[in-house]
Amino acid sequence: MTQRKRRLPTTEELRIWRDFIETAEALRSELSSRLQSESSLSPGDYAVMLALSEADGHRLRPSELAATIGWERSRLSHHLGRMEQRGLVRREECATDSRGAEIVLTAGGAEAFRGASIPHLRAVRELFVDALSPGQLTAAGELAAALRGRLAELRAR
Amino acid sequence: MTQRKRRLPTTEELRIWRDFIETAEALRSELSSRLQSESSLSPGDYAVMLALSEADGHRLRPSELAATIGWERSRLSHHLGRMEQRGLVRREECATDSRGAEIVLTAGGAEAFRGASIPHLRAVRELFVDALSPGQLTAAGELAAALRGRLAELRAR
DNA sequence: GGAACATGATTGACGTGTCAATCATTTTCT
DNA sequence: AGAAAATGATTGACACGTCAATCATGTTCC
Repeated sequence: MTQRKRRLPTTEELRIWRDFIETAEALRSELSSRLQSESSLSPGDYAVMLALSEADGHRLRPSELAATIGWERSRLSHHLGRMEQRGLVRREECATDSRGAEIVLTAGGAEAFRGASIPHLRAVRELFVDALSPGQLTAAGELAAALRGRLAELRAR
Repeated sequence: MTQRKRRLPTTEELRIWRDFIETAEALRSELSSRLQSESSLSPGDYAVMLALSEADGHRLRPSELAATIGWERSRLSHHLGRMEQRGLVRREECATDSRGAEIVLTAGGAEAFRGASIPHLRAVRELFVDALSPGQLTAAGELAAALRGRLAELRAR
């Protein structure tokens, strides 16, 4: 086996790669645009509000929130600023650590989230789940696991 | 069969969906950051330059270019502005249609693209192709086709 | 106690993506 | 020819994401 890791992808492998990544992107974009037009929320808003709505008292520290949804803190901070402007969340001071803040889902935010949720889940079913056979769905999960595993391996080094 | 299309995804289906879309996103992000650090090019730059480098005379009309890489014209126009600033491409007037322009890959652009290409392809192999079994690779292609087909169906309506 | 360091979070700068509006040049149609 | 519509492309405004820098508060350790 000569330098397995140094070979370049074949034309066919490259085609699959491009199909895969472009399709994922198209899917993300379609979901995003539906969410936007149906509820004026972005996928980012949705992720933040999902985490908050599942949290105790509809509130979380920014760091916990960032960890939950897998975002960098900086990204979250910018996003929260925009969401706060729109009245979806509120920043409050943290009682136990005065460096920190607490992010609270407002009543309006909770309502917006409730309104967005069902249509969004329906869209996921329509565009993803129902587009695949049961076997393909399983395969999708395994694919994600394999790719994720690979990424984790490399980061570990 | 009662209202098949109106049911919401199950917890398991939702988990797969999230794994899938988040993994694709993580992959995109990792590839992007490697490309950036190795060659100071973004995936967008790369897509544009790949199309140009395969075109006759290393030049294309913006609309053709946009169609080739599947971008909206507005997005392309903004991106070309930034690339032009960096000397990667040049805008020239079009001989046959004075509304139009022609985008030309500069010598510097071509060189940057050549330098980025091999490492990028290696990264695709390492992070995608080599992470999957041959069967999974095939499955990835079929998955993409199924999802793409679904998107096309819906747009056609 | 107080210097050094760690942690929680925000900020600014800048590249990127979308949408709607705009502008100039064809093309079409009568 | 000339008004109307189509086409090629750009622009401005604004949301989003990343990176490096910053700031304030906590923690550690002598």
